[in-house]
Order: sequence, then C-alpha cells, then structure tokens
Amino acid sequence: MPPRGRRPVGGPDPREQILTAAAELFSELGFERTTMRAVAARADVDAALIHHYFVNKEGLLAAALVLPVDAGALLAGLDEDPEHAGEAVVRRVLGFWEGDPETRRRLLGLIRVGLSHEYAAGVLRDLLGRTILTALGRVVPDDHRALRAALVGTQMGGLLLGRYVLGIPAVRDATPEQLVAAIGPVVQHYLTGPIGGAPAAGINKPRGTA
Amino acid sequence: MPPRGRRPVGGPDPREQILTAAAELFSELGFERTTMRAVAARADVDAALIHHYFVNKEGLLAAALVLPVDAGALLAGLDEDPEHAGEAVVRRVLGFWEGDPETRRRLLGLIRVGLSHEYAAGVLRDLLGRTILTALGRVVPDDHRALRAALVGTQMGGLLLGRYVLGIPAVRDATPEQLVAAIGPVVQHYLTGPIGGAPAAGINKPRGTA
DNA sequence: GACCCAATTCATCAAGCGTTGACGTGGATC
DNA sequence: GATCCACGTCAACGCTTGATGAATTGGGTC
Repeated sequence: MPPRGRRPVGGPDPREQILTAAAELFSELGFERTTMRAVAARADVDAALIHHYFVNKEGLLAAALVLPVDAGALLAGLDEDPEHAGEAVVRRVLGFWEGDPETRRRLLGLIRVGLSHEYAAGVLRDLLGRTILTALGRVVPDDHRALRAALVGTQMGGLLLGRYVLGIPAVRDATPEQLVAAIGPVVQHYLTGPIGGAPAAGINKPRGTA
Repeated sequence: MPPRGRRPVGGPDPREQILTAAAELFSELGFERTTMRAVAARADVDAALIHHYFVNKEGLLAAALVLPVDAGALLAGLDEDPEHAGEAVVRRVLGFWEGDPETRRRLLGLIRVGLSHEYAAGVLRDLLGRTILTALGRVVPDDHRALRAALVGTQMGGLLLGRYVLGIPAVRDATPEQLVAAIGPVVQHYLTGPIGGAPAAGINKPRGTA
C-alpha cells in the first residue's frame, strides 16, 4: 500500500503502465470483460487514476488502441516486384505477426475488440479497407481499386481470424510458408487479376456473363 | 403483470419465446452485453423462468445457438460440376445469407458471439473447419483436404466479416454476383488448385486440375 | 377431489461494475 | 518558502448483473 500522494520521481511512468496493462487485457478479454479494476491492478495503480488520465473506459480504449501496425511501412516497396506482391503481402503480414509479440498482441486485441465495440470496429474497418488501399499504392490497377484492397482485407482478416483467434486446426498448424504458397496467389489475384466482369484469362474461367 | 402461477394453456410456448428472444439479442449484442433481463423482457417472461429452463446464461447460449445452417445441405451437389464449385459455394452462401433473415441473424450472431465466448468459438471453429470439410465431400482432392477446407473457411469467414459485421464499404456495397465473380475463382483455387508444394504456377493456371 | 409436480412470478441477494469527490503529497515556479 | 497544480489514493455511491428460494397456480393422475 503506497503512500497517499504524488509519487517521487524515478519510478516507471504510471501512465505508460496503464496503457500497457489495458492493451494486454483488451487483447485477451475484449472490451466488456476487461474491467477498470483489473487494469488498475495489473498496472499497480489505483483505479481512479485511470479516470484521471483517460476520463472513462472508452477513452482508455481509444488511447490503448493505437493503430498497431504501420500498414504503409509494412507494405512498402511491393510495386518493385508486382508479380510477387501477393506472396509478399502474406509473408510480411505473417512475419510481422509472428515476429514481434507486442504487435501480435495489439493486432489480436484490435480484432477481438473490434468485433465487440463500435469504436474499435471503425479502426479495424479502416485498416482492412482504406489503409490497405493507400498502402498498396500503385500495385493495384485503377479499376475497382477499393474493391481489390477490400478483398485483400477480407482474405487477410479471415486468415488471421482462423489462425490466431479461432484456431482452426489446419490453419493454425500450417507453417507460414505453406500459407504463403497457398494464399499468396489469391492475394495476387485480388491485386492484379481479373475481378468483376472481365472475361479474360488468368484463372479458372470466370463463367462468362452467365 | 400476469398472475402468479402457471399459465392457462393456449398461449404461445414461453420456452420458445425465450429461445427466440435470446437468439435475437445474442445476435445483435454478443454474449456479454446481452442481459438475462433483456431476454426476459423481450420474451415477456420473468427472468427467473429462464433459469428454470436453462439453468444459467451459458445454458441459454448453448440452447439458443443451434447450428444455424446445415452446411451439408447448403453445399450438397457441388461435385456434379466441380469446375464451378467455387463460384457455387460463394453464390449459395451469399444467397442463403441474404435470402432468409432468420438464418442471417443467427449466423451473424454466431460470428459475433463466437468471437467473444469460448463455447460459441468452438461451434464456429467447427463450422469453418470440420463442417465445411465434410460438406465439401468428394469435391476436394485428397491432398491437404483439411487445409483446403479451412482455407475456404477463412475466405468465406473473412468475407462475411467484412461485408456484414464490419461493413467495409467496398465489400458491403458490392453486388452478390460481383463477389461471386471475384471470390468464386479463389474458392475454386482452394478447392482444386495447387496449394502447398506444387511446382505449378500460382493461381494463374489453366482449369481442370484434379 | 386429493395430491403431486411443473410452470411461473416475486422479492431479494451478493457481487461486481464504472465512476466520483474528497483528500493528501510532492515538484515546480516565483 | 509560499503557492499552485498535476499526481495519486481512499472510500464510497448508485447501478446492474446473474442467480436463488419461497410462494402461488394450474394441469394430470388415481
């Protein structure tokens, strides 16, 4: 039980500790099941202090849920080898996810929270739509650019969901390179292949205008 | 305010009303944010009656969350036209979802609840893995069957997530046939195309494998 | 029609929740 | 070194939650 008032300087920054604890708990438990008291306990801080810094639980969420991945940097340089951009996307995302546990936790939290809370849902929606779109830059042809980016988003989102959130055995146990080999061409297809009405070649024939 | 004891016969079955109300609310709100009182109010019933029938909230969830889609029936007959099985899968799932609002709500609920509650997560995991696997039957070649089915699951799951849960604009506003045209070939690729070690070109492959 | 059990409500519980206001404490400023 | 304010804790409020046990009513059974 620490003394009453302001702490002497030198110790760890309580604000940062709160943010870390909140990010961890939101990731593991989602929004509703994360309690202010639990965050406070993990941060070794009184619960009221959280309100002092972040006003309320939503504010804490907004602060703890900084966009955990710089999509622009993650997907930079893909246009140097447009033919293998699809594989590169999958490889980078998986590598990023599995490399840095901090990012992994934050991204996992974003997914989990985004499905139960509207604020985070917006962040996630933007990440899977707009952010990917701008990040892909010139790789994506002009026609249906938004749709192409969003399709990539659904496939990558579904992959992360199946592998890390739900844990579907076959996807959970596959090696990253196995997934790159299987999904890379799909992403490539979404990026540069014929989607929509185009009857052209490239893939198992898109059933002409039936 | 109804009288105290047992109701006279003739009215609607309260047990069914509870299940309906629970399914609706779980779908809209997820597990945590659905309260027993809200279920009771919508079912026009005292909250204690829910405990009488279903013991506790988890029991209510388990009872209300019957598998909302007979994947076997939904995906039956695909092997009659294996070349277009991919498109058929996407078309049927979207048609099913958009056709019957009851199914739609239940499936949406399953997704939403499955991401916040372990019991429902298991149901969802099985649906996207095992159930799809068995449903696809002979369409899927022998090699990597489980992985193929799971990959289909991730793509379809990601699609539903983006279109109906998150509402990514480009995917939300696309027409079903647009999505069939864009995603059908991908599912086809997962079903019968080369995944894993196969040396052949990615997705840009002449039709007629397997 | 006496008896039993299922169905149904009522009243209430204990626990946990987010939040608040008062109060103490130290660093910074002049 | 007096003053001010950000920092930090304490104690508690008001509310909601899931759950329980007793009380009441009706249908079935013999």
